Amino acid sequence: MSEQAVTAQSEDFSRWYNEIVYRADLAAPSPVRGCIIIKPYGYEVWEGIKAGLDRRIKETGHQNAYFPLFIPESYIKREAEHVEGFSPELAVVTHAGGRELEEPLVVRPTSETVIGEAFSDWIQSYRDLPLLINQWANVVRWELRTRPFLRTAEFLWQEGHTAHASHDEAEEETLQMLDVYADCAVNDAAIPVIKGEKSRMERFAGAMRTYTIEAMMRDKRALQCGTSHNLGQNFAKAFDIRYLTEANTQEFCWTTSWGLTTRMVGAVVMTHGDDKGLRLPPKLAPYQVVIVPIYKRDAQRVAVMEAVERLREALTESGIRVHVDRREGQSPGFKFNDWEMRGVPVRAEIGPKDVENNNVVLARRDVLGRQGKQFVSQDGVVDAARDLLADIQRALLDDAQAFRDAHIQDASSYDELRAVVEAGDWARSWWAGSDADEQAVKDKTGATIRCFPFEQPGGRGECVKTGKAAEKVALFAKAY
RNA sequence: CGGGGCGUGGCGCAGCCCGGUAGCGCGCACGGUUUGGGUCCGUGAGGUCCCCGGUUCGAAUCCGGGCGCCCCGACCA
Repeated sequence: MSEQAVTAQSEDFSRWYNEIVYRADLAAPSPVRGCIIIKPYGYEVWEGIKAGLDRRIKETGHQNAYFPLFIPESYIKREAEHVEGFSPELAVVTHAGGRELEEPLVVRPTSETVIGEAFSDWIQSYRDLPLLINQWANVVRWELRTRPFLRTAEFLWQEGHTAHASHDEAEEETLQMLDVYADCAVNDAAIPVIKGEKSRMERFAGAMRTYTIEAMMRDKRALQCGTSHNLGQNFAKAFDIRYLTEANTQEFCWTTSWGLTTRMVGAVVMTHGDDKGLRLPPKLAPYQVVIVPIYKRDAQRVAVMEAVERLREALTESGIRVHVDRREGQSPGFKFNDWEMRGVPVRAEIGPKDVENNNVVLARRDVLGRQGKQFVSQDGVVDAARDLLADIQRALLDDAQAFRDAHIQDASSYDELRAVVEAGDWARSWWAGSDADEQAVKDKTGATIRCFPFEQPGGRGECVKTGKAAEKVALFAKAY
């Protein structure tokens, strides 16, 4: 008997998270500080997210392209706020080919600058607009404090960059892509998110407006899962992205950018995971069903494996991702725990008794123990599995949403806000404060404005900090 | 960059105070046993004890210096 249980979430969430990431085989430590090796199982989760998002990006009229990893240092400096925002975390190449470079090359932290430069060439006339480009890439930001998936020195993402003829068109695009992100989060990752606008302080470096989808993790901390920026004409002016109007006048374009990262994998872990390990939403699970064969003697083995193989084929043919656990050395009990750790939504058990009765046991990951098990006729397995998967997908979302809603509270005074945040919950409060006020709240409580949610109560209220008349409520929370 | 902690087989650790040339658990390999909720037994492989220097007949252990990592904050997707 070995000691194999993970640290409980309630005991030390951060330790729980780290253990799950490594033990569920999502990632491995890397030789470089702050980076991780994304292992096949973790990468497949990312590929699932990526596939769903890429499809939606294309459906909304964007095309994929690829821009260079290296950016001339001077580019970064062209947009004032952008430099200021990113300088501290840049990785810079000063030598190449055995010689010092004339101009250092920045390893991209994001690509507004290179892409902006390209756009200025590509766009001549209003007929070239809108220009809708996306790229899948890796970027590097030398963060001081890193965590697997949530914040790594190098991460994978998608960054969309678009140029438009008017502010309103750009704004529409920005909001459309936020909807796309929310759709991915909710319908693929089963993560309920709150759409909203970032405060000035939390805005992207160089953006006019930043929109976000915010999710609540199992420790009640907030995680920004994706952002969409209306860049106004800031980058167009810095990179001279202009177009000729129908009336033959020169105008600056209105640009947007939006990104979603491998952080989403961390969000899946922290939104759905429990003390037994991962709980993967069926739509993103590399294996949706794992079959664990059970047998004692060779004679049983043959019969059981025959049934297993039949089942595997039937499930695969119906489009379900199946894995058969053929490992010889491990007991069924060990395998049950192992696959629970790895979050496979449905486990199918087939033993001699099932072969005899033409049965199979289906166990759902989101309902542990006997309650989550059911006997199904082998002939009905495909339908049963399909129903179960759909149900689990829904249940995970409902579960996460109920959890989140139970931990957001209205706070109508500063004292209340502090109490709510101190209890770990999110506070919803009227806000009309300045940057300094926002900073003060952060210093005092550790909470930041996650966003001004699109869903507003309406009317006006009294700012929780300044007492001034406020038109919007903000969500305050401790964040990753 | 401030505050804590730690560097010993793949992983987690003990040994260090009181120097004598390395041990435990897990994992791994092989054999057997077991298999419907983390089987058990046996055999075996695997180590520059972070690095450099010093003290000593002898250093994982003592002394000096370096390096690295982790955790907690500030910066951030």
